[in-house]
Amino acid sequence: MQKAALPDSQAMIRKLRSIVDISDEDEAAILALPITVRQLSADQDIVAEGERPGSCCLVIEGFACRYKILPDGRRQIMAFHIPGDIPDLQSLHLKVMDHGLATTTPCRLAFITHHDMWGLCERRSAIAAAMWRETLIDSAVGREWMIGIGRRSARTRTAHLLCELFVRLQAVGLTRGREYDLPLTQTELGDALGLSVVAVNRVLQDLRAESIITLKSGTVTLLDWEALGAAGQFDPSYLHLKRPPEFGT
Amino acid sequence: MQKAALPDSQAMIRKLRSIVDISDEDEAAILALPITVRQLSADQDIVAEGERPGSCCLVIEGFACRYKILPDGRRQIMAFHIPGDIPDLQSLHLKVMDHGLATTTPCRLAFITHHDMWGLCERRSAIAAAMWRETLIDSAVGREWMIGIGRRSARTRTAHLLCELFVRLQAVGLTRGREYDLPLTQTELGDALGLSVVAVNRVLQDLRAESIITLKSGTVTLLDWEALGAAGQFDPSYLHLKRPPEFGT
DNA sequence: CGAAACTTTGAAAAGGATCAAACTTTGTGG
DNA sequence: CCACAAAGTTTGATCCTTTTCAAAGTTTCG
Repeated sequence: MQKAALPDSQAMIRKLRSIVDISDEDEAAILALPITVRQLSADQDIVAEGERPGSCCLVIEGFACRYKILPDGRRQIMAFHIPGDIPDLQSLHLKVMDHGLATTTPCRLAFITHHDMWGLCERRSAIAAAMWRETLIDSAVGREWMIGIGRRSARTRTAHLLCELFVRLQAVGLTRGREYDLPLTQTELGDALGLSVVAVNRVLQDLRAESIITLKSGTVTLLDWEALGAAGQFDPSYLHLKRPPEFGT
Repeated sequence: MQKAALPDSQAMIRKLRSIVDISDEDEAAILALPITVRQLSADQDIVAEGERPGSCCLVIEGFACRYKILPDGRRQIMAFHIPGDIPDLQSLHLKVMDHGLATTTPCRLAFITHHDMWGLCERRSAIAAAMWRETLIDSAVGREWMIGIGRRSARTRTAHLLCELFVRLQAVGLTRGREYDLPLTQTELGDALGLSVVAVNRVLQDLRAESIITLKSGTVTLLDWEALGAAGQFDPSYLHLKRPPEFGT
């Protein structure tokens, strides 16, 4: 157990600031939380379905995902989590995990015990509200994915996801201009989009051929934001950000 | 504005009790809430996408749904809400609705202002926790739908939904043995399942032909719970009920 | 009783899934 | 730093579940 190194809890603060106003006292209370930092390699379970975790985990660095395995072995990824997210905040209220949480890339994670989390929420109701709000935004993102999977074409869904990740990463300062790291294989994208690898691959080919994006060795560049947004029917309001996303020229 | 008639707020209490323990003081606090009861006919918007509601609504009687309309006019239903549910509890934290809420059948709804809701949550932290928990279960249900839409066949999804509704309705006492009212058209089921009406119709035909269910004039009977659960790969744990569902013989 | 809303059926088309195999990139150990 | 194996991407061809379109039955309800 160690005290938060500044750059570590900083991630959570930056994230919370992107969705809600945080006072200095609240910030101090967060920084004072005892956390345990753990480094995991890629494709490790953070919490498995059926477990009863005793702490919540904050993603400091890396990508994680929420998933469920079907009886036939196929997988559905239900969310991607980026630095600043607390993917299992829900375990504070729902004791048994109804899905798994895993790293997608090597990750640095900060664990905060439920006990400390409860204490923080009681002492600082603004933080409790912010966290509740965070879980609600998480659902909103899930609903948007549901619409995509249920009603949008392979192309539209894929474009939508690329837009969403750009905006979310930008909100926590992880984009470079119109470019960002997308450390996901096409199989993982497919599992998230409800598509086969082949389908994902073909859509990406098309988007590249139309000079809408560039994607190689894990880096995406949005060459034509307008076109990508249109292709993905993307409207960021469901992300409930405090300030609208920006797209430099 | 009127005081809660007993049978009205009772719905919320029964629902909360099904997912969490409620003390007598908590119950009294809920019953003391000022509510406005409104009766809506079928297919009316309760709140539209883009609105900023000033109150939350509790479903007392009838079915409601959460939906979004796509640019091409198609609709995706993202949740069904039954008596006891508070479908827009999230508006307490997310000011602008990112989706619409509509009645599916005639509904009797109780509106509680955000102001009163906040007051209740502040005075009674157990209720605040129960409500947060309720929104989390709502997300869990959404995730399960996502899995269905993304990875399960038309047949499996449909069967899953029939199981889910049975269990949820049973938890609030709205089933009669292995039978319940399903006041939804096949088009609505399709919009929820991400299927065309035709596909829904064919699945229902099959389930009937195999004597797994009976469905006519809005009443479903689960003739063979085992078979339906298997067909739908149904495991109720994601509903996080306090007590497991029961299936009489 | 009749119109409107639903359900049902048939036939054809399409979007993706699946299968298989070649090609590239990445990361590791020698 | 190279060589290789493993992982990931790409391409082609075929199959299949669902969608779409169309039209005929049925209910429901005013």
